[in-house]
Amino acid sequence: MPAKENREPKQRILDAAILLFAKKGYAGVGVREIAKEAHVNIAMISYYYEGKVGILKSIIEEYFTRFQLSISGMDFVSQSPENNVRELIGRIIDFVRENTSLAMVMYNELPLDIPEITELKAERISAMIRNLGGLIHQFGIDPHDPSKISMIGPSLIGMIFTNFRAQSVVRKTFDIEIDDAYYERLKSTLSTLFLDGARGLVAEMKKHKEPKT
Amino acid sequence: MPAKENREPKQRILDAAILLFAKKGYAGVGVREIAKEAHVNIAMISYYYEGKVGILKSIIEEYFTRFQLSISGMDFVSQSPENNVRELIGRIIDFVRENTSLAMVMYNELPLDIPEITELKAERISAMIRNLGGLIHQFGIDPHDPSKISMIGPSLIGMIFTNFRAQSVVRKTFDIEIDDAYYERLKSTLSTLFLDGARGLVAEMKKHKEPKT
Amino acid sequence: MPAKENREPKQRILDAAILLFAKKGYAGVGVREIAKEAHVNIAMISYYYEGKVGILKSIIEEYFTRFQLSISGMDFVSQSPENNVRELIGRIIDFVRENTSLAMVMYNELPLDIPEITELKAERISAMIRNLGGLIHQFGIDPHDPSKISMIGPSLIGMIFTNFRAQSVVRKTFDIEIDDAYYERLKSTLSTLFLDGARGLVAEMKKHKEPKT
Amino acid sequence: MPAKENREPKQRILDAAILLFAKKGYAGVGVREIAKEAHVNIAMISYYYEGKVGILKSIIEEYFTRFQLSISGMDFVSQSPENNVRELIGRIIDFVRENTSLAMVMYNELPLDIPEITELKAERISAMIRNLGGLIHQFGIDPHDPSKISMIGPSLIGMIFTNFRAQSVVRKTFDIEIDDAYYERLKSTLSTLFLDGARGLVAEMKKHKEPKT
DNA sequence: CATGAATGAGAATTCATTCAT
DNA sequence: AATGAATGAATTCTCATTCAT
Repeated sequence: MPAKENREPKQRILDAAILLFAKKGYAGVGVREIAKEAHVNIAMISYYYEGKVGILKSIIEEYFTRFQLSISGMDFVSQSPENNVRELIGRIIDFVRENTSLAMVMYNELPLDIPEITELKAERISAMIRNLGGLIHQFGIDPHDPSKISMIGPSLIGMIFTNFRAQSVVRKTFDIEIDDAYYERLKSTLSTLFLDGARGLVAEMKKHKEPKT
Repeated sequence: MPAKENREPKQRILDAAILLFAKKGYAGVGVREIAKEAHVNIAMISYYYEGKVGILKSIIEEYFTRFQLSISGMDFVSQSPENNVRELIGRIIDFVRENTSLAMVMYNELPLDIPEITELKAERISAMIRNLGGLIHQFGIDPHDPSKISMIGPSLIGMIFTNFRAQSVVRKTFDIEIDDAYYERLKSTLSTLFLDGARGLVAEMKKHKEPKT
Repeated sequence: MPAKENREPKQRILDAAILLFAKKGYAGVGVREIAKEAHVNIAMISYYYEGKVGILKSIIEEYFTRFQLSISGMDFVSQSPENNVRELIGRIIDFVRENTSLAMVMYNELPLDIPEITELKAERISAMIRNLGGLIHQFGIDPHDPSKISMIGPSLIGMIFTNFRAQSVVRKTFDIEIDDAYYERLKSTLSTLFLDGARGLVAEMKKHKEPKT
Repeated sequence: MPAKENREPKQRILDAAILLFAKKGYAGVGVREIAKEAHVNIAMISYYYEGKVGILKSIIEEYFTRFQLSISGMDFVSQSPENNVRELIGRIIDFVRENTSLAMVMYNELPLDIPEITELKAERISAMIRNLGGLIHQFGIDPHDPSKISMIGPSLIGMIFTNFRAQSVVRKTFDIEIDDAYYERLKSTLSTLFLDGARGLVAEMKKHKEPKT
């Protein structure tokens, strides 16, 4: 990573905003603070992003662009469903690890009602659901029964993000170091948790469907 | 529930604040908006809560009080670990269902840096972790190995809350109705997901510890 | 006139705004300047008028209200057309004299494109034209031939207002004192100018219609 | 007229400014808006005109230059006073018609207090009054009695300009088309209105001076 | 000539809070 | 207990201008 000062002002603004939004939330940060952190004149924010919401819009777009990139190129065909899920979870964790603030901003602001970005949010999320849809039901869950899928998706996302979210508390409470090894354990743990959990659900569903045998 | 107008002004303020904070986040809501929604004079907010953060403090305390109440009286001894976990998840889901906005405010604002409440948050959370600690390691996970426990807790919380958080998207995308039956399915699904997942983790841990047999 | 300080803050804001708008135009005056001149905190402007345009709206309404009041009660029936016109011009001049700044703001800002007040302007003006319509064509000008009426109205208004507008130049250039006597001369002069001019027009129109006699 | 794009940037700036100032007033228009309308880089405005007021100064000078040009070459000697007045009014109307925006800017901004141009305004106006002075008192009004002259000048100006100013209202209210014929009628109407009015004033003055005969 | 970036001052508005009543 | 007025600080954004290229 190059030193902050050496990067382009426009990028510095975005970086500073991501950091601050992640810490205090979009509404909790003022443009002055962003400008100061980015070592940039306040007016530059309107100049480059046409106002504070413009930054948020760029952040949202940046997030989804980077995320799609990070899970692109996965080969779902030649691999077993289990390997596919492990690979997917691993990639998401890698992605969030490398873009923690960005991901936290997204995860934190998504459910909030910020009028100017409601549409943009809706667009991007439904695009994402479509994208991941095929992937998930390949795992053996009936795609025509939304009752389970609609819960499994959020659960997986929640498992992953909340582990990042809780990092500061975890570090203090359990005296754990957040290093490479930690993330490998996280990948393995969440994968097993999710896979075995999902298997249990599939088994349950089968039992319900063929109770006589 | 009595009509809004009939309740005490102090409570009306809290209710309005919970609703608005859940929708727009703490920093995204002004006291004027709260006062308007609560049909109360602005000055009353300082009068009753000594300012905007005072409301947030009350909300946090309200949350933990109610939550402790809702999981109190659980009997962890006479029941099987599986039943305990199912009961716990059921109670949490019931609690969040009945206090959705309150719970969302907590879940959303907890990781954010709002100086005046940092301490309060820390206190309450560690108290909670202590409280749930016994419950979780009773399930068969070595309490002296924080590497798994530190991930399982957040995962469970994340699974549950993210399902509530994603409700509006779920409703639209999957055309599902959020009714009593939905919540029963949610309880059952998340319980199985978590239990079978956790069992998989325990099995994995045992395998690692006694690889020769 | 009571001392500025003794009046209500809301009225002081309006008075200050009228004065300043008359001098520098609506867009040329900032709310800070108004607040300072009115010896009032800046925030009071939004508090009382919901922003700068709110003041302008109030000014417009104030203008038309006062104007209608000042020409109400005129008796067009029992008097000769000439007397009616002299009376009307006299009243307008009296009105503008007593509300010079207010009238200048109106006259200056009316043709300008200030989006928020376009509608309001249109409403008030057409109401006014309807009001004066009957009065003017009573003077002997065919109300079904708009070609003259449409020019006579603006001409009269222009004559009167431009004399007020040019006062500072007139005072300097001609070394004239603007006192009671001046205004009486103004009434008499403009009345004669307009009446004899209008008579000339009527005569012309008749000649055109009956060229053979 | 050549297409906007083909003219020199400096002239494009002036044209755009005249148009915008006429619509929203000097203070209501930003240099950015002017630059955009003129399809010119913002910095060019400072480059060519040394800032926003520079444009206004150029506009004022442009106005008086063009106006003087348009009434130059009038022969006041060989013609009757009536013809002179008709000719003058005709020329002013032609001039304002051909330079409507420019004339409106002048008429609107003249009475406003814009510090940087106060002097310039004063100079040009007194030059103009001197210029027209001879013309007007030739009509039979005693040049040594300022009481009437000081009112007749502004009245004539006001009559003419207010008719242009009110055009948009007139068009809507009276359903009149603003075409060549309209302007010919305007010339004739205003000339008669002013001439017969002025004659009435002269008659009045004579009566007052020689009441005994 | 022409440009896009950059600046600091100032714009209007809203903020949470306080106070006299 | 409750209100409406009032405040000063802070909000976001736009202003006219300048400068290096």
